[in-house]
Amino acid sequence: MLATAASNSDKQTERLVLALRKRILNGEFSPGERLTELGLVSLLQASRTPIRLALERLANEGLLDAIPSGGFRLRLFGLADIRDAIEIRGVLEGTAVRFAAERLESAGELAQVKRLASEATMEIPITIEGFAQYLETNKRFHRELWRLAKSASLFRELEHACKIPFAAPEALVFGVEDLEQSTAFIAAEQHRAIVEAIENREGARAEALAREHSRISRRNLEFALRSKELSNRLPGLTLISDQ
Amino acid sequence: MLATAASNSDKQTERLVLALRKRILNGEFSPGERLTELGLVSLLQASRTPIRLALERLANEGLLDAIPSGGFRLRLFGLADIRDAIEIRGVLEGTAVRFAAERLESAGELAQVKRLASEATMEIPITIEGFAQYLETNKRFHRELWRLAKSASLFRELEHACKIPFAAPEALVFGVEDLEQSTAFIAAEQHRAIVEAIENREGARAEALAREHSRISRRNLEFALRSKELSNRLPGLTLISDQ
DNA sequence: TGGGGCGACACTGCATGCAATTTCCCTAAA
DNA sequence: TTTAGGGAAATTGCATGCAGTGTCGCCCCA
Repeated sequence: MLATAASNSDKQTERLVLALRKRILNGEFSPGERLTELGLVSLLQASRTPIRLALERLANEGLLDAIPSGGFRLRLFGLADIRDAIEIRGVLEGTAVRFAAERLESAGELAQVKRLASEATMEIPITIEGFAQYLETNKRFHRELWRLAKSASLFRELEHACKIPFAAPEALVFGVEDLEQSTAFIAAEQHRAIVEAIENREGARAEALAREHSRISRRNLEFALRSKELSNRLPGLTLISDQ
Repeated sequence: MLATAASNSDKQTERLVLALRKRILNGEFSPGERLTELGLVSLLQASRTPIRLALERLANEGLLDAIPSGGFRLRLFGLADIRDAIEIRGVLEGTAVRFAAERLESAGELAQVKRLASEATMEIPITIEGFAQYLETNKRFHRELWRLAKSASLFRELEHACKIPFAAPEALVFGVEDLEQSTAFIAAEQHRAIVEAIENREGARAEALAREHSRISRRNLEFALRSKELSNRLPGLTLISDQ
Protein backbone atom coordinates (compact mmCIF):
# COMPACT_ATOMS: atom_id res chain seq x y z
CA MET A 1 0.00 0.00 0.00
CA LEU A 2 2.43 2.59 1.15
CA ALA A 3 5.68 1.83 -0.57
CA THR A 4 8.11 4.67 -0.52
CA ALA A 5 10.86 2.80 -2.29
CA ALA A 6 13.34 3.82 0.33
CA SER A 7 15.59 1.39 2.14
CA ASN A 8 16.79 3.59 4.90
CA SER A 9 13.89 5.86 5.62
CA ASP A 10 11.09 3.66 4.34
CA LYS A 11 7.92 4.08 6.26
CA GLN A 12 7.20 0.53 7.28
CA THR A 13 10.61 -0.79 8.30
CA GLU A 14 11.61 2.43 10.00
CA ARG A 15 8.38 2.51 11.89
CA LEU A 16 8.93 -1.07 12.99
CA VAL A 17 12.46 -0.41 14.18
CA LEU A 18 11.23 2.47 16.29
CA ALA A 19 8.21 0.60 17.61
CA LEU A 20 10.19 -2.51 18.45
CA ARG A 21 13.00 -0.60 20.13
CA LYS A 22 10.47 1.29 22.21
CA ARG A 23 8.71 -1.88 23.28
CA ILE A 24 11.99 -3.58 24.10
CA LEU A 25 13.16 -0.67 26.22
CA ASN A 26 9.79 -0.55 27.89
CA GLY A 27 10.49 -4.03 29.13
CA GLU A 28 7.71 -5.72 27.18
CA PHE A 29 10.00 -8.67 26.52
CA SER A 30 12.11 -10.53 29.00
CA PRO A 31 15.88 -10.70 28.47
CA GLY A 32 16.89 -13.70 26.41
CA GLU A 33 13.39 -14.12 25.02
CA ARG A 34 13.10 -15.17 21.42
CA LEU A 35 11.33 -12.74 19.15
CA THR A 36 9.51 -14.68 16.48
CA GLU A 37 8.50 -13.04 13.26
CA LEU A 38 4.95 -14.35 13.37
CA GLY A 39 4.46 -13.22 16.91
CA LEU A 40 5.46 -9.72 15.92
CA VAL A 41 3.19 -9.78 12.87
CA SER A 42 0.10 -9.71 15.06
CA LEU A 43 1.72 -7.37 17.57
CA LEU A 44 2.97 -4.74 15.16
CA GLN A 45 0.46 -5.06 12.34
CA ALA A 46 2.97 -5.65 9.60
CA SER A 47 4.13 -8.38 7.31
CA ARG A 48 7.05 -10.67 7.96
CA THR A 49 9.37 -9.08 5.41
CA PRO A 50 9.74 -5.64 7.00
CA ILE A 51 9.71 -7.23 10.44
CA ARG A 52 12.65 -9.39 9.50
CA LEU A 53 14.49 -6.32 8.28
CA ALA A 54 13.77 -4.47 11.49
CA LEU A 55 15.02 -7.41 13.54
CA GLU A 56 18.18 -7.49 11.48
CA ARG A 57 18.81 -3.81 12.16
CA LEU A 58 18.15 -4.07 15.86
CA ALA A 59 20.52 -7.01 15.94
CA ASN A 60 23.42 -5.04 14.60
CA GLU A 61 22.51 -2.17 16.87
CA GLY A 62 23.24 -4.65 19.61
CA LEU A 63 19.77 -4.97 21.10
CA LEU A 64 19.21 -8.45 19.73
CA ASP A 65 21.39 -11.48 19.31
CA ALA A 66 21.18 -13.74 16.30
CA ILE A 67 20.38 -17.32 17.20
CA PRO A 68 22.74 -19.67 15.33
CA SER A 69 19.90 -21.81 14.12
CA GLY A 70 17.89 -18.81 12.98
CA GLY A 71 15.91 -15.96 14.40
CA PHE A 72 16.76 -13.47 17.10
CA ARG A 73 16.54 -13.19 20.83
CA LEU A 74 16.69 -10.25 23.19
CA ARG A 75 20.26 -9.69 24.26
CA LEU A 76 21.27 -10.20 27.84
CA PHE A 77 22.83 -7.07 29.25
CA GLY A 78 24.93 -7.19 32.34
CA LEU A 79 25.88 -4.09 34.29
CA ALA A 80 29.45 -4.63 33.11
CA ASP A 81 28.32 -4.51 29.48
CA ILE A 82 26.68 -1.14 29.93
CA ARG A 83 29.60 0.25 31.90
CA ASP A 84 31.99 -0.86 29.17
CA ALA A 85 29.76 0.60 26.49
CA ILE A 86 29.86 3.96 28.26
CA GLU A 87 33.63 3.71 28.62
CA ILE A 88 33.94 2.92 24.92
CA ARG A 89 31.83 5.91 24.07
CA GLY A 90 34.13 8.00 26.22
CA VAL A 91 37.18 6.62 24.44
CA LEU A 92 35.69 7.37 21.03
CA GLU A 93 34.56 10.84 22.06
CA GLY A 94 38.03 11.39 23.44
CA THR A 95 39.40 10.51 20.02
CA ALA A 96 36.87 12.84 18.45
CA VAL A 97 37.95 15.84 20.48
CA ARG A 98 41.60 14.97 19.97
CA PHE A 99 40.96 14.95 16.23
CA ALA A 100 39.07 18.20 16.61
CA ALA A 101 42.07 19.77 18.34
CA GLU A 102 44.51 18.41 15.79
CA ARG A 103 42.41 19.39 12.81
CA LEU A 104 41.06 22.74 13.88
CA GLU A 105 41.64 25.30 11.17
CA SER A 106 40.12 28.42 12.62
CA ALA A 107 38.67 29.34 15.97
CA GLY A 108 35.49 30.34 14.17
CA GLU A 109 34.59 26.69 13.74
CA LEU A 110 34.01 26.56 17.47
CA ALA A 111 31.24 29.16 17.51
CA GLN A 112 28.49 26.57 17.57
CA VAL A 113 29.95 24.41 20.37
CA LYS A 114 30.67 27.48 22.41
CA ARG A 115 27.09 28.61 22.05
CA LEU A 116 25.76 25.19 23.01
CA ALA A 117 28.17 24.95 25.93
CA SER A 118 27.14 28.29 27.32
CA GLU A 119 23.46 27.44 26.88
CA ALA A 120 23.90 24.36 29.03
CA THR A 121 25.77 26.31 31.64
CA MET A 122 22.60 28.01 32.67
CA GLU A 123 20.68 26.73 35.62
CA ILE A 124 18.61 23.68 34.88
CA PRO A 125 15.01 24.77 34.71
CA ILE A 126 12.55 23.03 36.93
CA THR A 127 9.90 22.59 34.29
CA ILE A 128 9.61 19.51 32.20
CA GLU A 129 9.95 21.43 28.96
CA GLY A 130 12.98 23.24 30.30
CA PHE A 131 14.58 19.97 31.23
CA ALA A 132 13.82 18.51 27.80
CA GLN A 133 15.43 21.59 26.32
CA TYR A 134 18.51 20.99 28.46
CA LEU A 135 18.70 17.39 27.26
CA GLU A 136 18.43 18.49 23.67
CA THR A 137 21.16 21.09 24.07
CA ASN A 138 23.41 18.55 25.70
CA LYS A 139 22.87 16.10 22.88
CA ARG A 140 23.53 18.72 20.25
CA PHE A 141 26.72 19.77 22.03
CA HIS A 142 28.05 16.25 21.84
CA ARG A 143 27.03 15.78 18.23
CA GLU A 144 28.77 19.01 17.39
CA LEU A 145 31.96 17.68 18.98
CA TRP A 146 31.66 14.62 16.77
CA ARG A 147 31.31 16.84 13.74
CA LEU A 148 34.38 18.84 14.63
CA ALA A 149 36.50 15.69 14.42
CA LYS A 150 36.05 15.92 10.64
CA SER A 151 36.06 12.17 10.30
CA ALA A 152 33.29 10.21 8.65
CA SER A 153 34.74 6.94 9.95
CA LEU A 154 34.78 8.13 13.53
CA PHE A 155 31.29 9.55 13.24
CA ARG A 156 30.06 6.17 12.05
CA GLU A 157 31.67 4.35 14.94
CA LEU A 158 30.34 6.83 17.45
CA GLU A 159 26.82 6.42 16.13
CA HIS A 160 27.19 2.67 16.28
CA ALA A 161 28.57 2.67 19.80
CA CYS A 162 25.78 4.92 21.05
CA LYS A 163 23.05 2.54 19.96
CA ILE A 164 23.65 0.44 23.05
CA PRO A 165 21.15 1.36 25.75
CA PHE A 166 22.50 4.06 28.06
CA ALA A 167 25.73 4.44 26.11
CA ALA A 168 24.69 7.64 24.36
CA PRO A 169 25.80 10.89 26.00
CA GLU A 170 22.22 12.07 26.40
CA ALA A 171 20.94 8.79 27.81
CA LEU A 172 21.71 9.16 31.47
CA VAL A 173 21.23 12.81 32.07
CA PHE A 174 18.39 13.17 34.46
CA GLY A 175 17.37 15.38 37.26
CA VAL A 176 17.54 13.92 40.67
CA GLU A 177 17.24 16.44 43.42
CA ASP A 178 20.57 15.64 45.01
CA LEU A 179 22.69 15.22 41.94
CA GLU A 180 20.88 17.54 39.61
CA GLN A 181 22.49 20.87 40.10
CA SER A 182 25.96 19.79 41.15
CA THR A 183 26.49 17.32 38.33
CA ALA A 184 25.10 19.85 35.90
CA PHE A 185 27.73 22.32 37.05
CA ILE A 186 30.46 19.72 36.79
CA ALA A 187 29.32 18.70 33.33
CA ALA A 188 29.18 22.32 32.20
CA GLU A 189 32.69 22.94 33.47
CA GLN A 190 33.93 19.86 31.65
CA HIS A 191 32.22 21.02 28.48
CA ARG A 192 33.90 24.38 28.79
CA ALA A 193 37.29 22.81 29.42
CA ILE A 194 36.96 20.49 26.43
CA VAL A 195 36.20 23.36 24.11
CA GLU A 196 39.08 25.36 25.58
CA ALA A 197 41.44 22.44 25.01
CA ILE A 198 40.33 22.10 21.41
CA GLU A 199 40.79 25.80 20.84
CA ASN A 200 44.32 25.61 22.28
CA ARG A 201 45.09 22.54 20.17
CA GLU A 202 45.68 20.55 23.35
CA GLY A 203 44.68 17.20 21.91
CA ALA A 204 45.80 15.01 24.79
CA ARG A 205 44.07 17.22 27.34
CA ALA A 206 40.86 17.28 25.33
CA GLU A 207 40.94 13.51 25.06
CA ALA A 208 41.47 12.99 28.78
CA LEU A 209 38.71 15.44 29.59
CA ALA A 210 36.21 13.76 27.28
CA ARG A 211 36.98 10.38 28.78
CA GLU A 212 36.46 11.67 32.28
CA HIS A 213 33.31 13.44 31.17
CA SER A 214 31.79 10.14 30.07
CA ARG A 215 32.20 8.81 33.57
CA ILE A 216 29.42 11.10 34.69
CA SER A 217 27.17 8.75 32.79
CA ARG A 218 28.63 5.77 34.57
CA ARG A 219 28.05 7.42 37.90
CA ASN A 220 24.51 8.28 36.97
CA LEU A 221 23.91 4.73 35.80
CA GLU A 222 25.04 3.29 39.09
CA PHE A 223 22.95 5.83 40.94
CA ALA A 224 19.91 5.01 38.85
CA LEU A 225 20.27 1.32 39.53
CA ARG A 226 20.12 1.99 43.25
CA SER A 227 17.10 4.22 42.96
CA LYS A 228 13.65 2.73 42.69
CA GLU A 229 11.88 5.81 41.43
CA LEU A 230 14.36 6.25 38.64
CA SER A 231 13.91 2.67 37.53
CA ASN A 232 10.33 3.51 36.80
CA ARG A 233 11.17 6.71 35.00
CA LEU A 234 13.97 5.31 32.89
CA PRO A 235 12.76 2.83 30.31
CA GLY A 236 15.26 0.10 29.59
CA LEU A 237 16.69 -0.17 33.05
CA THR A 238 14.90 -3.47 33.45
CA LEU A 239 17.04 -4.89 30.66
CA ILE A 240 20.10 -4.92 32.86
CA SER A 241 20.02 -8.29 34.46
CA ASP A 242 22.80 -9.62 36.59
CA GLN A 243 24.11 -7.62 39.48
CA MET B 1 15.72 -25.38 -2.40
CA LEU B 2 18.36 -25.25 0.25
CA ALA B 3 16.77 -23.58 3.22
CA THR B 4 18.75 -24.01 6.38
CA ALA B 5 16.51 -21.85 8.52
CA ALA B 6 19.41 -19.93 9.96
CA SER B 7 19.64 -16.17 10.00
CA ASN B 8 23.28 -15.75 10.76
CA SER B 9 24.96 -18.69 9.14
CA ASP B 10 22.36 -19.49 6.53
CA LYS B 11 23.82 -20.82 3.38
CA GLN B 12 22.40 -18.46 0.83
CA THR B 13 22.71 -15.06 2.50
CA GLU B 14 26.09 -15.81 3.99
CA ARG B 15 27.34 -17.02 0.66
CA LEU B 16 26.06 -13.83 -0.95
CA VAL B 17 27.73 -11.60 1.61
CA LEU B 18 31.04 -13.32 1.00
CA ALA B 19 30.68 -13.35 -2.76
CA LEU B 20 29.62 -9.72 -2.95
CA ARG B 21 32.34 -8.53 -0.60
CA LYS B 22 34.91 -10.40 -2.65
CA ARG B 23 33.68 -8.92 -5.90
CA ILE B 24 33.58 -5.43 -4.41
CA LEU B 25 37.14 -5.70 -3.12
CA ASN B 26 38.21 -7.11 -6.45
CA GLY B 27 37.13 -3.84 -7.96
CA GLU B 28 34.31 -5.27 -10.07
CA PHE B 29 32.21 -2.23 -9.28
CA SER B 30 33.22 1.38 -9.49
CA PRO B 31 33.06 3.57 -6.38
CA GLY B 32 29.69 5.26 -6.02
CA GLU B 33 28.03 2.78 -8.37
CA ARG B 34 24.53 1.74 -7.51
CA LEU B 35 24.06 -1.97 -6.86
CA THR B 36 20.59 -2.95 -8.00
CA GLU B 37 18.97 -6.07 -6.69
CA LEU B 38 17.93 -7.29 -10.12
CA GLY B 39 21.37 -6.79 -11.53
CA LEU B 40 22.81 -8.96 -8.79
CA VAL B 41 20.17 -11.63 -9.29
CA SER B 42 21.64 -12.59 -12.63
CA LEU B 43 25.20 -12.05 -11.41
CA LEU B 44 25.01 -14.09 -8.23
CA GLN B 45 22.36 -16.65 -9.13
CA ALA B 46 20.08 -15.91 -6.23
CA SER B 47 16.72 -14.40 -5.54
CA ARG B 48 16.10 -10.83 -4.50
CA THR B 49 15.28 -11.59 -0.89
CA PRO B 50 18.65 -12.94 0.23
CA ILE B 51 20.39 -10.40 -1.98
CA ARG B 52 18.60 -7.60 -0.19
CA LEU B 53 19.67 -9.06 3.12
CA ALA B 54 23.27 -9.31 2.00
CA LEU B 55 23.21 -5.70 0.81
CA GLU B 56 21.82 -4.63 4.15
CA ARG B 57 24.64 -6.38 5.97
CA LEU B 58 27.34 -4.97 3.74
CA ALA B 59 25.82 -1.56 4.29
CA ASN B 60 26.23 -1.70 8.03
CA GLU B 61 29.67 -3.14 7.59
CA GLY B 62 30.38 0.15 5.90
CA LEU B 63 31.08 -1.08 2.38
CA LEU B 64 27.83 0.26 0.99
CA ASP B 65 25.85 3.42 1.55
CA ALA B 66 22.08 3.47 1.68
CA ILE B 67 20.57 5.75 -0.93
CA PRO B 68 17.91 7.93 0.69
CA SER B 69 15.41 7.11 -2.00
CA GLY B 70 16.12 3.40 -1.74
CA GLY B 71 18.76 0.89 -2.62
CA PHE B 72 22.48 0.93 -2.03
CA ARG B 73 25.58 2.25 -3.68
CA LEU B 74 29.23 1.46 -3.28
CA ARG B 75 30.71 3.71 -0.66
CA LEU B 76 33.33 6.25 -1.64
CA PHE B 77 36.48 5.75 0.35
CA GLY B 78 39.02 8.48 0.64
CA LEU B 79 42.53 7.89 1.91
CA ALA B 80 41.59 9.89 4.98
CA ASP B 81 38.70 7.52 5.72
CA ILE B 82 40.97 4.49 5.73
CA ARG B 83 43.61 6.25 7.78
CA ASP B 84 41.02 7.24 10.35
CA ALA B 85 39.60 3.72 10.40
CA ILE B 86 43.05 2.36 11.19
CA GLU B 87 43.51 4.98 13.89
CA ILE B 88 40.15 4.07 15.39
CA ARG B 89 41.11 0.43 15.42
CA GLY B 90 44.30 1.43 17.22
CA VAL B 91 42.32 3.40 19.77
CA LEU B 92 39.98 0.49 20.41
CA GLU B 93 42.80 -2.02 20.61
CA GLY B 94 44.53 0.36 22.98
CA THR B 95 41.45 0.26 25.15
CA ALA B 96 41.40 -3.52 24.88
CA VAL B 97 44.93 -3.93 26.18
CA ARG B 98 44.33 -1.33 28.88
CA PHE B 99 41.31 -3.37 30.00
CA ALA B 100 43.45 -6.48 29.77
CA ALA B 101 46.02 -4.91 32.07
CA GLU B 102 43.41 -3.64 34.49
CA ARG B 103 41.46 -6.90 34.56
CA LEU B 104 44.23 -9.44 34.53
CA GLU B 105 43.71 -11.96 37.27
CA SER B 106 46.62 -14.30 36.85
CA ALA B 107 49.69 -14.32 34.65
CA GLY B 108 48.59 -17.72 33.38
CA GLU B 109 45.96 -16.06 31.24
CA LEU B 110 48.75 -14.68 29.12
CA ALA B 111 50.12 -18.08 28.08
CA GLN B 112 48.35 -18.03 24.76
CA VAL B 113 49.37 -14.47 23.72
CA LYS B 114 52.91 -15.16 24.78
CA ARG B 115 53.01 -18.25 22.62
CA LEU B 116 51.54 -16.41 19.64
CA ALA B 117 53.90 -13.48 20.17
CA SER B 118 56.96 -15.70 20.22
CA GLU B 119 55.76 -17.59 17.15
CA ALA B 120 55.59 -14.36 15.19
CA THR B 121 59.01 -13.33 16.42
CA MET B 122 60.59 -15.94 14.23
CA GLU B 123 61.95 -14.98 10.88
CA ILE B 124 59.32 -14.53 8.24
CA PRO B 125 59.53 -17.54 5.93
CA ILE B 126 59.99 -16.93 2.26
CA THR B 127 57.42 -19.45 1.13
CA ILE B 128 53.84 -18.53 0.46
CA GLU B 129 52.51 -21.01 2.99
CA GLY B 130 54.95 -19.76 5.59
CA PHE B 131 53.80 -16.22 5.00
CA ALA B 132 50.16 -17.23 5.23
CA GLN B 133 51.02 -18.91 8.51
CA TYR B 134 52.62 -15.69 9.71
CA LEU B 135 49.49 -13.74 8.79
CA GLU B 136 47.30 -16.21 10.64
CA THR B 137 49.47 -16.07 13.75
CA ASN B 138 49.40 -12.30 13.68
CA LYS B 139 45.62 -12.29 13.39
CA ARG B 140 45.22 -14.74 16.24
CA PHE B 141 47.55 -12.69 18.42
CA HIS B 142 45.37 -9.65 18.00
CA ARG B 143 42.14 -11.56 18.54
CA GLU B 144 43.64 -12.98 21.72
CA LEU B 145 44.34 -9.45 22.92
CA TRP B 146 40.71 -8.60 22.29
CA ARG B 147 39.64 -11.60 24.32
CA LEU B 148 41.86 -10.64 27.24
CA ALA B 149 39.95 -7.38 27.59
CA LYS B 150 37.08 -9.47 28.97
CA SER B 151 34.51 -7.15 27.49
CA ALA B 152 31.76 -8.29 25.15
CA SER B 153 30.92 -4.68 24.30
CA LEU B 154 34.46 -3.85 23.30
CA PHE B 155 34.79 -7.07 21.31
CA ARG B 156 31.68 -6.12 19.35
CA GLU B 157 32.97 -2.66 18.56
CA LEU B 158 36.34 -4.00 17.52
CA GLU B 159 34.75 -6.46 15.15
CA HIS B 160 32.61 -3.71 13.71
CA ALA B 161 35.49 -1.31 13.27
CA CYS B 162 37.61 -3.95 11.53
CA LYS B 163 35.03 -4.53 8.80
CA ILE B 164 36.25 -1.43 7.01
CA PRO B 165 38.72 -2.36 4.26
CA PHE B 166 42.30 -2.31 5.55
CA ALA B 167 41.28 -1.43 9.08
CA ALA B 168 41.76 -4.94 10.45
CA PRO B 169 45.14 -5.67 12.04
CA GLU B 170 45.86 -8.47 9.58
CA ALA B 171 44.84 -6.48 6.51
CA LEU B 172 48.02 -4.63 5.71
CA VAL B 173 50.69 -7.07 6.68
CA PHE B 174 52.54 -8.00 3.57
CA GLY B 175 55.99 -8.86 2.53
CA VAL B 176 57.80 -6.27 0.57
CA GLU B 177 61.48 -6.87 0.24
CA ASP B 178 62.55 -3.61 1.84
CA LEU B 179 60.05 -3.43 4.63
CA GLU B 180 59.49 -7.07 5.22
CA GLN B 181 62.06 -8.05 7.76
CA SER B 182 62.53 -4.74 9.54
CA THR B 183 58.83 -4.05 10.09
CA ALA B 184 58.36 -7.64 11.17
CA PHE B 185 61.01 -7.11 13.82
CA ILE B 186 59.46 -3.87 14.93
CA ALA B 187 56.01 -5.42 15.09
CA ALA B 188 57.31 -8.37 17.07
CA GLU B 189 59.02 -6.06 19.55
CA GLN B 190 55.80 -4.09 19.95
CA HIS B 191 53.87 -7.28 20.50
CA ARG B 192 56.33 -8.33 23.18
CA ALA B 193 56.16 -4.95 24.87
CA ILE B 194 52.36 -4.95 24.87
CA VAL B 195 52.24 -8.32 26.57
CA GLU B 196 54.84 -7.21 29.06
CA ALA B 197 52.84 -4.10 29.86
CA ILE B 198 49.70 -6.14 30.39
CA GLU B 199 51.55 -8.54 32.64
CA ASN B 200 52.87 -5.63 34.73
CA ARG B 201 49.42 -4.06 34.90
CA GLU B 202 50.76 -1.01 33.07
CA GLY B 203 47.49 -0.06 31.43
CA ALA B 204 48.51 3.33 30.09
CA ARG B 205 51.72 1.95 28.62
CA ALA B 206 49.88 -0.94 26.98
CA GLU B 207 47.37 1.47 25.51
CA ALA B 208 50.02 3.76 24.08
CA LEU B 209 51.92 0.83 22.62
CA ALA B 210 48.84 -0.63 20.93
CA ARG B 211 48.02 2.72 19.39
CA GLU B 212 51.50 3.11 18.04
CA HIS B 213 51.44 -0.47 16.83
CA SER B 214 48.41 0.28 14.66
CA ARG B 215 50.39 2.94 12.88
CA ILE B 216 52.44 0.23 11.22
CA SER B 217 49.29 -0.45 9.24
CA ARG B 218 48.99 3.19 8.29
CA ARG B 219 52.58 3.24 7.14
CA ASN B 220 52.06 0.08 5.12
CA LEU B 221 48.92 1.54 3.59
CA GLU B 222 50.73 4.61 2.43
CA PHE B 223 53.54 2.49 1.10
CA ALA B 224 51.13 0.23 -0.74
CA LEU B 225 49.44 3.17 -2.40
CA ARG B 226 52.77 4.28 -3.83
CA SER B 227 53.65 0.83 -5.07
CA LYS B 228 52.22 -0.41 -8.32
CA GLU B 229 52.92 -4.09 -7.80
CA LEU B 230 51.23 -4.07 -4.44
CA SER B 231 48.16 -2.48 -5.92
CA ASN B 232 47.76 -5.57 -8.04
CA ARG B 233 48.35 -7.94 -5.18
CA LEU B 234 46.09 -6.21 -2.68
CA PRO B 235 42.43 -6.45 -3.63
CA GLY B 236 40.42 -3.43 -2.58
CA LEU B 237 43.12 -0.89 -3.06
CA THR B 238 41.26 0.39 -6.10
CA LEU B 239 38.40 1.40 -3.83
CA ILE B 240 40.40 4.26 -2.41
CA SER B 241 39.61 7.15 -4.62
CA ASP B 242 40.65 10.70 -3.98
CA GLN B 243 44.21 11.77 -3.47
C1' DT C 1 20.34 25.13 -29.46
C1' DG C 2 18.96 25.02 -24.71
C1' DG C 3 15.61 24.26 -21.19
C1' DG C 4 11.53 22.46 -19.23
C1' DG C 5 7.89 19.21 -18.89
C1' DC C 6 5.95 14.75 -19.57
C1' DG C 7 5.89 9.89 -20.09
C1' DA C 8 7.80 5.30 -19.89
C1' DC C 9 10.84 2.25 -17.65
C1' DA C 10 13.34 0.53 -13.87
C1' DC C 11 13.71 -0.29 -9.26
C1' DT C 12 12.43 -0.91 -4.61
C1' DG C 13 9.19 -2.09 -0.72
C1' DC C 14 5.85 -5.22 0.77
C1' DA C 15 2.95 -9.38 0.98
C1' DT C 16 2.49 -14.10 0.89
C1' DG C 17 3.05 -19.13 -0.42
C1' DC C 18 6.16 -23.07 -0.05
C1' DA C 19 9.70 -26.06 1.58
C1' DA C 20 12.95 -27.46 4.98
C1' DT C 21 14.65 -27.48 9.45
C1' DT C 22 14.39 -26.82 14.28
C1' DT C 23 12.14 -27.32 18.54
C1' DC C 24 9.49 -29.13 21.85
C1' DC C 25 6.43 -32.23 23.87
C1' DC C 26 4.79 -36.65 24.73
C1' DT C 27 5.57 -41.40 25.16
C1' DA C 28 8.02 -45.41 26.31
C1' DA C 29 11.77 -47.99 28.04
C1' DA C 30 15.76 -48.64 31.11
C1' DT D 1 12.74 -41.03 37.69
C1' DT D 2 15.44 -40.00 34.03
C1' DT D 3 16.63 -40.37 29.35
C1' DA D 4 16.16 -41.49 24.60
C1' DG D 5 13.31 -41.23 20.60
C1' DG D 6 9.86 -39.95 17.42
C1' DG D 7 6.60 -37.04 15.45
C1' DA D 8 3.94 -32.89 14.91
C1' DA D 9 3.74 -28.09 15.25
C1' DA D 10 6.19 -23.92 14.93
C1' DT D 11 9.48 -21.08 12.73
C1' DT D 12 12.62 -19.49 9.52
C1' DG D 13 14.67 -19.03 4.69
C1' DC D 14 13.62 -18.34 0.03
C1' DA D 15 11.00 -17.23 -4.19
C1' DT D 16 8.04 -14.40 -6.57
C1' DG D 17 4.01 -11.30 -7.76
C1' DC D 18 2.21 -6.70 -7.17
C1' DA D 19 1.96 -1.87 -6.38
C1' DG D 20 3.97 2.60 -5.93
C1' DT D 21 7.61 5.75 -6.58
C1' DG D 22 11.89 7.59 -8.39
C1' DT D 23 14.66 8.41 -12.44
C1' DC D 24 16.05 9.18 -16.89
C1' DG D 25 15.45 10.37 -21.52
C1' DC D 26 12.94 12.23 -25.20
C1' DC D 27 10.30 15.62 -27.34
C1' DC D 28 8.46 20.03 -27.84
C1' DC D 29 8.73 24.86 -27.50
C1' DA D 30 11.10 29.14 -27.10
